[in-house]
Amino acid sequence: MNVEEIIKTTKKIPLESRTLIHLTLVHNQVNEIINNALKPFEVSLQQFNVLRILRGQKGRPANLSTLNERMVTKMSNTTRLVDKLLGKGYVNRAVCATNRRKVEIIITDLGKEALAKMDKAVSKAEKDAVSNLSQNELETLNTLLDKF
Amino acid sequence: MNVEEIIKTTKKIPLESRTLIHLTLVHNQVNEIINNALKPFEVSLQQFNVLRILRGQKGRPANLSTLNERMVTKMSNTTRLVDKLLGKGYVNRAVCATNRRKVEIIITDLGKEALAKMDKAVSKAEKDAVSNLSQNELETLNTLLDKF
DNA sequence: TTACAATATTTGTATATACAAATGTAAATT
DNA sequence: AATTTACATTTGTATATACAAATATTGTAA
Repeated sequence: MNVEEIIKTTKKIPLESRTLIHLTLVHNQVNEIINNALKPFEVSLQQFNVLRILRGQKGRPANLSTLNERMVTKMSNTTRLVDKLLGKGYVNRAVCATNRRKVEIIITDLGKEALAKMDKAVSKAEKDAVSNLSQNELETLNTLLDKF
Repeated sequence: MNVEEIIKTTKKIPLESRTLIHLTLVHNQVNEIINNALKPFEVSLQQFNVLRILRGQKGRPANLSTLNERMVTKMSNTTRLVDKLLGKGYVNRAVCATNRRKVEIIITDLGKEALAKMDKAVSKAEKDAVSNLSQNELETLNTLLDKF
């Protein structure tokens, strides 16, 4: 990826700015790859992540604030995200018996089946997205990202 | 930044996935910093970038496709983004005399003044965002991001 | 027990973005 | 010149997101 070529500039960009632009460009590229992988399943990346979190609960329900806490990109509106999954029959929603303020969300069998298919597509896409980096380079990248 | 802590998981995440999650988390964090810096000026990051591109034109007008080409995050709708800047008096828009399909956009003096202020705030925010990385580390990070 | 604060979620509203279709203009082909 | 194709932008529509306010429930303290 050539930053200057992509944004069509010949000017010298300060290292700090260039790094941040670079980060955005890579993020956009990765996102496009993952989104394309999810497109056939008609779920957004956020919805996919929520399904994965719910599966990780192994039967135990999750409430909205737990979901939000565990999401990679925190959202202000988990309610409406769950609405979408509900509409697809991928999750069930029920008021918590012991604390009626809470809402308990669990993944359905249909959701699990769909998720299994998505998983394959996404993990392939993830490998594609980083295919030009060696294990060592990935390790180094993680170490550098840790510093943020 | 600790990935596992942020998304509250104790599971071992595959290196490829972890890198991509990491990238998203860092991107989100950086974006928040820059957006906060721009908040007092009531422009989005996209609007700020368009203003910078226009200033870089040094008087020459830019049309919408040129703008879109040079933006860090390409948008499907540059028209409405420019509408916003027009509403703030930061740009002028006119139909191109030689090719009436094209629209010529230039930054106004008011736009330049506002941009000068934003620039200071943003470059401070950019330095903040990468303050934990040395010049050397930034170089290495750029090299690794180039591989995507 | 009433009043107040804290928690969890939902709803309203404004803005942003993605994608497709529509519009207007220019260039190329017959 | 008329028709087709390509180009540049705009508009419509659906969905996504950010943020604040509203609602409902629970816990706590006077």
